[in-house]
Amino acid sequence: MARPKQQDARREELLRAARAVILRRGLHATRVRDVADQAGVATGTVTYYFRELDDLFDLVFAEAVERFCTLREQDAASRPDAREQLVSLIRTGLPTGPDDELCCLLYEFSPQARRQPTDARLRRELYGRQVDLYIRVLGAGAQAGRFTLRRPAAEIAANLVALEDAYGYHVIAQTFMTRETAEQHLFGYAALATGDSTLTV
Amino acid sequence: MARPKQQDARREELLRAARAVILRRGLHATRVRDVADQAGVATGTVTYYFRELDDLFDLVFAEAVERFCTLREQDAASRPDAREQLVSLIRTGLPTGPDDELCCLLYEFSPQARRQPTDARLRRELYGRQVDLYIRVLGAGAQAGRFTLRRPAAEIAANLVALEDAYGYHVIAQTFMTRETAEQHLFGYAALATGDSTLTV
Amino acid sequence: MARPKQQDARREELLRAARAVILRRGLHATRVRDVADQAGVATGTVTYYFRELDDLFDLVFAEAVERFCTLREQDAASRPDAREQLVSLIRTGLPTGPDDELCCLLYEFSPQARRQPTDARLRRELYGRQVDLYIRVLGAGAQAGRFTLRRPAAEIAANLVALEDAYGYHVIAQTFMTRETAEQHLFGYAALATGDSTLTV
Amino acid sequence: MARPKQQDARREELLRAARAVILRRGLHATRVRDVADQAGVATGTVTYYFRELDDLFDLVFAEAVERFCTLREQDAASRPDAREQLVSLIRTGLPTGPDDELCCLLYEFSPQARRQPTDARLRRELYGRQVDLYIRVLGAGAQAGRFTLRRPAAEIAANLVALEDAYGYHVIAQTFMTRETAEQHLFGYAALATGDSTLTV
DNA sequence: AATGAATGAGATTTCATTCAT
DNA sequence: CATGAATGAAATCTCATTCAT
Repeated sequence: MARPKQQDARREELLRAARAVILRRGLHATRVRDVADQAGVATGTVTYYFRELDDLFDLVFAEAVERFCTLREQDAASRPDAREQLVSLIRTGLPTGPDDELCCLLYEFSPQARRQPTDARLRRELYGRQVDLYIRVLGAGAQAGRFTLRRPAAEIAANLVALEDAYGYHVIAQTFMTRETAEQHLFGYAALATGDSTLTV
Repeated sequence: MARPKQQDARREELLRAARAVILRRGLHATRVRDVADQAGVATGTVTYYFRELDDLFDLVFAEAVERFCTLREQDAASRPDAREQLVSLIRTGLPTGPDDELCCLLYEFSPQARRQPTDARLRRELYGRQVDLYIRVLGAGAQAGRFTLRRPAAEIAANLVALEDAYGYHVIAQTFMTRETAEQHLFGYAALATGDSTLTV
Repeated sequence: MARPKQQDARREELLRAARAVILRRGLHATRVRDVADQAGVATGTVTYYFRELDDLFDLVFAEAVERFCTLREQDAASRPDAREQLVSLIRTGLPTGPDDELCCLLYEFSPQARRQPTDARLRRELYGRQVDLYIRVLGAGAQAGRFTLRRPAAEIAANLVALEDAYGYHVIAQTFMTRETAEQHLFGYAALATGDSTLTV
Repeated sequence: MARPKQQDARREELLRAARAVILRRGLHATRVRDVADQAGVATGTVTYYFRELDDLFDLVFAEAVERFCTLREQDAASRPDAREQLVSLIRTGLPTGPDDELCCLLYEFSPQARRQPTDARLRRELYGRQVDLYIRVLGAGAQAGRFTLRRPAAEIAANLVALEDAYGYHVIAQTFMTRETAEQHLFGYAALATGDSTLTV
């Protein structure tokens, strides 16, 4: 009983270290040595736990996906009605700013998907769970008479997630848009698609 | 006068080679040797023309941005009216499929933006020119009485570009969505936002 | 009394494991980890029992030498007369084929002799015991009037062992000669040197 | 024309260096770094010329085989008659002593044959050329009436090469036999098999 | 007695860069 | 201009060995 726990703790530690290095240096510039230094262990230790560094990266990504989705699910669940839930989803879907660690992490892994099957799978999961969330909330709002959906729920949900994705990237890369503008645009679309004009920032 | 031309030709050649390698192996896995092999020259030659490999990459990216924007601008310009121009923009904005070379290239550079200033600038240009295109078309359509904009043109334009971006990524990475579905969703939004219900695939 | 027995059993186990790995991977490619895996114990256990891996290897070699010599001595001893004993020696002196485990093992250690004193000593013993065997049988055959030695017994014995050695190597490495041909050549020499023309395969 | 020569010179240089290190440290203990140090170049240079160190080793072995065979062929060819040629072959077939570099080199590669196809091929060549030499000399001697072969020439030749091999190993490894004794035994066999009793040391 | 997590020395591998030609 | 041989820094990989349990 004792050993496995200790091992898991060490794995957690390396995962934390990898996360920190990825955020600081970028996924592609992250070396075994960096992770080892960050965790305060020998490079051999990292190799001992993760024969392939990519296995560790997969774990970091999986954990980030899980955390991001759970956060949103829980925050939405804590809201009283569909409108509030939709507002919650839009708000938690965008990075708080260029330094939002969880979102930065997720973006580090985006470009991997084209070449790494594990990443593609996780990305699909990430996307799927978010679309499902939106679909559920849109359905509930329509049911309750609060929303009048102008387009199929699945389309609206997919579009909202896509907007989050694209704007999230701009917020983090500081290429075009601040979180505020992004939020306004998302609310604009939500209002239009649900017929609920009270949906504003 | 002769020499510069020859030099430019050689630079073009290396640029083409780099493009091919980036598509095949990914931006981060592209080495001087790969580019040299692809171009059929010595490694020293690559270094000779591009002291920093990143300078070559920047050129590849800049060229891709220019080509992508020009293509869309020209295709849109060749259409008779605002509706057709909007259709053109949506169609040329999405990758034809997972093998769309130009789009793949653009996506290879996306994740760089957060850390490389040159890439951030290019990405801003890429985004700006596309949003402008949409704004112009939306404005023209509204002017002509064809579109009844339900939201500010700038917001609609930004949203359309964002949807293209996000869906384009999914089409290329084959993570969630085919080009067909992506197109449907974009047309769905365009119809909603412009009040032109004839906007369908 | 109980402990030492248990310890000896464990040492036997490791010896068996080492033998298997050496045959499979070759002496130089045999690592502590391989032996541990093969024996189903932890790497620490191997080190615990054999501070130096070479000590284990020496044991494997010594055991192989002992087994090989004893086998031949016993098989020869079980024959009724000198001629039959000589036939036995020639037959047990060659590998049965490329997969003869005991012979393969002995050949793994051959090249060590030049650099490792322990191996040189064992090799000397291996050679000495075999030459002695032949000398005894040749002497007995001459005494009994069966053999008419054309050369000194020591020379004939040394030559027979040398031929076994060299041909054994070719049989195992499959470089030149099958066991059958090798046997013919040995019998040819034996017939010539002892004057006993009935010595054939 | 200049470049290839220079490259070949460098390859020769590395070959020489490898040879020296193999003799000093043994084939299995020879590292890229050792060869580089011995040649006075960077480790990268060795890798540049020989991606796989085994390729270099193969060359060293091939060159040794060639040199050994040529030496014997030439020395034998320089003798006036079959008897002198046979004497030459026996003499050049044994190491001059434990420090005979060429023979030491050949023995370093012996154990490889079981696992490395290239080495097996070279070893076959080495053996084949020597047996051929002996067969030719034995045939000439028989033809000339000098030898009366008591056994088939092919068998005698094979046995002589086998004796050389086995005794050569003992001379080098200093496990049992000096060169003098080995030579006596070989002459003893030669005298017996050819009926030429003048064949002595 | 036995373990196996953890180490870190030492080996290889990779590759941008230099430089004589 | 262009080359490509040669470099060596930097990264990874391998693995015997240590040591707390």
